Amino acid sequence: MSQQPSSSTQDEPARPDRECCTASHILTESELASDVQILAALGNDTRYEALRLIADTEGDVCVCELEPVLGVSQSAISQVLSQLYAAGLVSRRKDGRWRYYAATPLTTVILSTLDESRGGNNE
Amino acid sequence: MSQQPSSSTQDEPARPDRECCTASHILTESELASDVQILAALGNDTRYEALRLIADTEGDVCVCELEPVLGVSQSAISQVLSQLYAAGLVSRRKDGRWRYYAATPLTTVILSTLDESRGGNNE
DNA sequence: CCCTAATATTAACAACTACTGAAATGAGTC
DNA sequence: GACTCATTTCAGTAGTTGTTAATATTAGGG
Repeated sequence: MSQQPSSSTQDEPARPDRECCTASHILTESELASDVQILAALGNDTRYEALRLIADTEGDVCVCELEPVLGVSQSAISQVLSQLYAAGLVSRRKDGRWRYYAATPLTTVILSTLDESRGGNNE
Repeated sequence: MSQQPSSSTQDEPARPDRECCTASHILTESELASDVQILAALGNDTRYEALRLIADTEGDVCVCELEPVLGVSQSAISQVLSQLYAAGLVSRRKDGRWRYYAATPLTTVILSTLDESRGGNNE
């Protein structure tokens, strides 16, 4: 390790936000894990593009509609959608032979956050 | 491939949001790549925890402060911070031997979005 | 200057991930 | 019930990623 530069080198508290032993975790373990799962699911070209497609579509989308656009095998798309589903980013509904996927509110809110920060205010 | 189930199987448009050949990409290639970089940077335990620490701290944080909390080597932390920096999630400032990292507005907005959707409205 | 401390860089490697192709499941249709 | 189509599951694999240990860089202090 190493000695701290400005604060808490010796004994005085100096940083009110770190006074006790809390030090870090405002989030619980499981909240953290869930956030990371969501973000990791989003952090991949194929999955992100698939999600954008689903979110941009009025109503819901079936797997077969994604196949020509994403340019990976149907099997890959199925796996991609399962991951998005596991992360709570899409809902799914079965109708006969088809399965329809739709964006959840969580997806909507995350994607619009990204769109907004692109538009204007980020550094 | 396969035949479409509900719409556009034959000839009628049926889906107004897909009428032309646009089909998908509202985002440019580079916007998409940048989004994925941001999200991929966030989608990892160590990086996400580091970013939470930085964002939760008033003022900025030096590398040495993160080391004991994150429980990985100093080298790993340096790399983690570089990735967060490359994604535009933290800013950095050099002061003598130390380097201080701080959350960018982008980070603030993404983290609060996640916090808010946890709190209330998502399914 | 040389020493030490803080951080960055490099190289190597184990662990994980994103695909593919093949087989399995589930649901309509003849 | 056999056939076909949409989707999922499984197994294998190439490629990527996260981590470490070692080394390099940068900066302050004797």
